[in-house]
Amino acid sequence: MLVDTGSCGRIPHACHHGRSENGCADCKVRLISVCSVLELDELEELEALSHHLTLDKGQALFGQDEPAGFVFNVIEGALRLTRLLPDGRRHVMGFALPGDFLGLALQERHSVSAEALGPVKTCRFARQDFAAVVETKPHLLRSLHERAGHELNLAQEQMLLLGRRTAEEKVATFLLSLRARYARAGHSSVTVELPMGRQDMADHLGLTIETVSRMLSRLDRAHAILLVPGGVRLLDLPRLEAMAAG
Amino acid sequence: MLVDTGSCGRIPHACHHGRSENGCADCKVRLISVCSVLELDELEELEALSHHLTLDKGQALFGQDEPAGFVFNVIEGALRLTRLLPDGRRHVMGFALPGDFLGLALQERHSVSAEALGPVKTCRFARQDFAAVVETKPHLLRSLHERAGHELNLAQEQMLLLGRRTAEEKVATFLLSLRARYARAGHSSVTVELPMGRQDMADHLGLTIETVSRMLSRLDRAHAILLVPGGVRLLDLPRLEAMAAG
DNA sequence: TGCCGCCCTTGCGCTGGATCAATGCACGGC
DNA sequence: GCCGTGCATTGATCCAGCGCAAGGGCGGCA
Repeated sequence: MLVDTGSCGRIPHACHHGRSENGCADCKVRLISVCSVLELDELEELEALSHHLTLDKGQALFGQDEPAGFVFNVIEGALRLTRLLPDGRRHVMGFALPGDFLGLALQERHSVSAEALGPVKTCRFARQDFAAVVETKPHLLRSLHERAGHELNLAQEQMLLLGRRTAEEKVATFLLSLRARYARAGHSSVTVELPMGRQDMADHLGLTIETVSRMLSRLDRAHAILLVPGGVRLLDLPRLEAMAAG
Repeated sequence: MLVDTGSCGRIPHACHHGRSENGCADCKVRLISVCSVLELDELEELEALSHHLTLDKGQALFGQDEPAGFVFNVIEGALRLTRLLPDGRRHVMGFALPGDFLGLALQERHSVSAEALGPVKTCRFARQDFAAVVETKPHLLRSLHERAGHELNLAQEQMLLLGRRTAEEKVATFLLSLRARYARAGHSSVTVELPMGRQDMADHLGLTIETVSRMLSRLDRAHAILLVPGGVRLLDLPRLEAMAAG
């Protein structure tokens, strides 16, 4: 068994005996996570500080503005990263997928909350421990920094999208970028799984749930996509790309 | 004279003799720039690689997707950071003010273009040179990374703003955040200078120039602000903050 | 001093997406 | 099998912000 199942803590829980049989070396996401820049001996060092942690659908990994006691590698599943406005309006900053690192900036507090969209497996480190390791390994810091730069790029794309694109363009762009992310993680297919609900997409794209639904229906009717349970099949990539390009 | 004025290159230009008389040690923005984490001897090392560079209003410091040959500290003035959509729609990602570092992520290409909103003074480094120094100074990399984390936070705020706020909230939030930035740079006042035009604000907030103008007029009529040439006086901070809070 | 060009402001009608409301549909519990 | 609950779709109406067009103010320049 890969992870413990509840004998040693509250939910969400983590146990010292919760690691892969062969440890980080055969970790599913090693080659696409920050760990990819580490040598085997370094990996062992980090492994000694790590615990696996699983969440069920809907559980929160951490909350916005909460002290960041831990940082995480996502191993399996997807999470929703949200920010709240004082009055309750919500924005979904993005979705974390396997290989993503949560707590990239190593800041004292989490700037978003993270909730599981389905069953999730993560690899958890105490932030202090992780930061201490980073201090001794400049190449790990470089790797984090590169990822931060990448995140910044994505954030800029998203700002452009939110500020200057129409509802249809937003939805088309979202589907394509999700496909691209799955592809980078080795899951290449024209059928894109949508682990999040319509409301999450809406809150990610600055739209309402009704508009997202209408746009998906419209794309379906136009045979650009095919709506399937739990996801979408992208039928006419060139057309979608034309929409996304604007 | 602090900088050269055109005897040694095309515009924009940089000259080896363009440094402050006493070098980085008495640099106006030293304490608020990335350089604040450096010791005096390190500062000298960096200074040897630096050149001052000035721009006039409207000149571009670099363009989107251009190879990032250089990175910059902004010393004086303000720049507009923009991204273009293939069809010409524009989004202003933000504005760079004194103390800001351009090229934070040390990536191979600039993800935005940077244009001077008025006379600008910068401190320029060849990216390779700067990256080489960073390699030898982990605390400098840490400082860059912290700034990247801060940028990421700002980007998230902006996404929330673009996706979920009304025109009035956007404008109020923008004015307050600009004030806060000036304050952090030591320029605290209820009169906020607006070095950018209405179109730039509009493209930053995901609005049209007309809507920005209308909202400013409305706030003025409501005595929440007072429009003055080249800027705005914030008359009713509590009210503005209430609007910004949503 | 007067003209020109640039930006900003304002009015007005239009529209994309929001809002409100009803219905459909899958899944779990009993 | 039947109902309840939560999510998705669809339709009808509304309205915030857009697009267009007409002024207005101001600085530069001859």
